[in-house]
Amino acid sequence: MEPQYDHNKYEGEIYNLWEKSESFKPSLKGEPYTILMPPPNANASLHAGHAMYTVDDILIRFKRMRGYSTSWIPGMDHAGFETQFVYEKHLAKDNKSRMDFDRETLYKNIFDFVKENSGLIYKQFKRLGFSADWSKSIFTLDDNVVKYVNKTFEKMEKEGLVYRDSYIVNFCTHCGTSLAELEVKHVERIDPLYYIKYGPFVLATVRPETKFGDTAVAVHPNDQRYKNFIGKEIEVEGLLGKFTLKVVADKAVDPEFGTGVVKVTPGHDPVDWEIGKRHNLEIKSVIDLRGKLTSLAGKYEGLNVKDARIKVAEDLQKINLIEKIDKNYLHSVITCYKCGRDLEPLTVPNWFIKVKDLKNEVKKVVENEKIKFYPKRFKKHMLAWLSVMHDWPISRQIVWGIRIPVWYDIDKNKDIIVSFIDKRGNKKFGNIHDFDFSEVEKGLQTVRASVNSNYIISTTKPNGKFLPETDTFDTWFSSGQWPLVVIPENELSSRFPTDFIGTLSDILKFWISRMIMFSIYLKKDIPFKDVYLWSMVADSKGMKMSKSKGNVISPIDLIDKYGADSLRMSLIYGTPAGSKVILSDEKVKAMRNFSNKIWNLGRYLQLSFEKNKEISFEKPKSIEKEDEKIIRELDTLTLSVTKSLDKYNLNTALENIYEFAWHNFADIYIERTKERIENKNISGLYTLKHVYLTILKLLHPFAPFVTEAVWLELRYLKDSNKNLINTSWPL
RNA sequence: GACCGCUUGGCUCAGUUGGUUAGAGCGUCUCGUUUACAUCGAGAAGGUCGGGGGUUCGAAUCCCUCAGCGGUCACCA
Repeated sequence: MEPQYDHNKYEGEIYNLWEKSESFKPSLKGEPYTILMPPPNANASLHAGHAMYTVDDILIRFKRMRGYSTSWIPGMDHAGFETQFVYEKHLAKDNKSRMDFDRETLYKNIFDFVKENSGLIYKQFKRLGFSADWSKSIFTLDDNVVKYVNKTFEKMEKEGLVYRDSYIVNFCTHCGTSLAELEVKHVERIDPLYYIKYGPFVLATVRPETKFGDTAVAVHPNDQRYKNFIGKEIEVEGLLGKFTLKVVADKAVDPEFGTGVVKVTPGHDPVDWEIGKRHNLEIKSVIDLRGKLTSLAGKYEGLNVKDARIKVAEDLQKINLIEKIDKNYLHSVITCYKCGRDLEPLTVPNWFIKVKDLKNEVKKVVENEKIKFYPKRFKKHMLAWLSVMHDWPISRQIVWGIRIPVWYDIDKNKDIIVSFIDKRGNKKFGNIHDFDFSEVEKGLQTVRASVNSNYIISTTKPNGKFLPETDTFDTWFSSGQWPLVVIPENELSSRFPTDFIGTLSDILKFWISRMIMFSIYLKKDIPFKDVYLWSMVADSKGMKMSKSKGNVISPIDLIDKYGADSLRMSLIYGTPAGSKVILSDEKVKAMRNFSNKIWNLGRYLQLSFEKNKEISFEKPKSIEKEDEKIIRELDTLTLSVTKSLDKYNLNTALENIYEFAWHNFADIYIERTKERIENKNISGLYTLKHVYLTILKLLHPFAPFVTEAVWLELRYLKDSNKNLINTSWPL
């Protein structure tokens, strides 16, 4: 053995050994123990956060050694919007965008792009030593997953859990598409702020042209000035004559801003939309998908937004309804990342899931701890989120995902707005009935059918003039069904519910809650028993790692430099569940030193036994006091490590092993018995071997490579010829 | 603004149901060893456990309060 542990020499070789011996596949004997791997993005490459999957690997290795039939099931997610966004950046290099392609072509291109870039992350997982059953991996766009997800939608629709309603999105009236928060560019700008007379009130707005869509005015519930108006109707004089509006009280109103009174325009402002939801207000669309005012604007119909704003303001001034104009109002507006124009918050038709009954079932299992959270405080988080969870809009106006399996008969629906690439390659946008059907069908990009449209559910195209729904499911709609699609059919009865799932707290509500919801709905059972919150990986200053901050540390670099074991241990040592890990070079280095310590203890053992080849290493009849003591301490350690791992206190377990191996065993016991070992003391030699091999077993889940490496080197000393990964836990 | 959490030696954090001299890693200092390991060993310095108040025989640990920090959500018409 070399004087220093060289991880580069062993890691690859050892991983191959494990894979070749099929050690990651569940054993035939033993109680099932199952962990689902949260599917990483198919085209992702490893970042520091993924390294926290180490927690799962430690548990699966621990349970494997304890004799369970372990299965850690991996998979990959198509990651809807995020992937499409990445792909678009790629397109932008050639000066193109998604608007240049019809739907089908775009989908195919992204598919190829993802295929080309996928698989990398599994290679990187293997560098970390992850012992997942790779042969079970599935992708969220695999045929059987798509089939399953569609079936769920169909079932929900049949049972009245699906409905159509409008939903407010950021829409680019130039590009003819809605944009996700990621694509939106916030720009600071100075615009006039108009103080408009509104019946008994004066209120401030930058958007007078949307006043035709006002369906209420709102004040803060505690605002003394307007207390007497709350709940009453007020009469307002406007450009199109007099009308009445209700006064509602809502916490969203800032009494300090302007006059403390706001007009509520649910159809064209996200905040107002929320207020509208809370107070059951009517939604009036005064701006259409092309950015022009609708018939609700009376004589202003047909004007585009910018012109309308100027005209409306002028006309209001003429009839003395504007009190004053603040010309230096600095605010932030949202613009299209692509064309730079202002985005219009608009309501577009969407598909919704009624969650009330579904979420109550989730609440129950969380409340009575059929599903437990580690650490416990996340139970509260989950319950808090569940109580405010509203109906779930599941449509996404993107291509990359599972298309909602719905078709519209164009003869039965008068107002279907389509965008498509025509036969000359030009982008067109308008009502289907103004175009040639087959041309639209060929170059189809998007279909927007109004909320009350007639539709049928089908995964294949029906006969006749049908256009498909072009929205796709929210990624969480499919990944929420992950536990139900990823476990092989023949193992469902034994492996569902699964035992453990690890995740980051930021997707607790998106993902964990939905998985519970779908499992109870579809299988009448919980999907997993324990939810463990990984810690967030931060840089040495405690800042969350992100590309935009430029403080990203590549786990692979750290592995190259210090070894996988060192990285793994530095993520666990000193880090309880659900906290923050400071990942710094120094810490990984400290763990590298520990790996080397383990290696050298093995080396000492080897040298000692080489000098004493003639002696039997079996347990002698009498054990000396000093030896008895360390063995007793070892037994205590074994017990406490086992307990800690059972309770998911991985940090405590590792810290105890570290402390014992280094400061009890190496520093004290070995130093004191060196003379006895020199003198071929049988009790000492046996104890040395016994304690060391036990430490290797205890440490193996945390540092699989170095422990396996020494185990191999000490082949002739072992009590079994199994690899360390397959030996049994020393308890 | 709402909710949750945090505040322990220079830095990063442990500290289980309140119980003897409050721990670790990194860093600092002194000394040592060079046939297990310098990716080492021995030792040392360094904390009135954020401030104040309370409960208790006893509080880093429970309660109240103030201050600071962080996270999540909601917002800036």
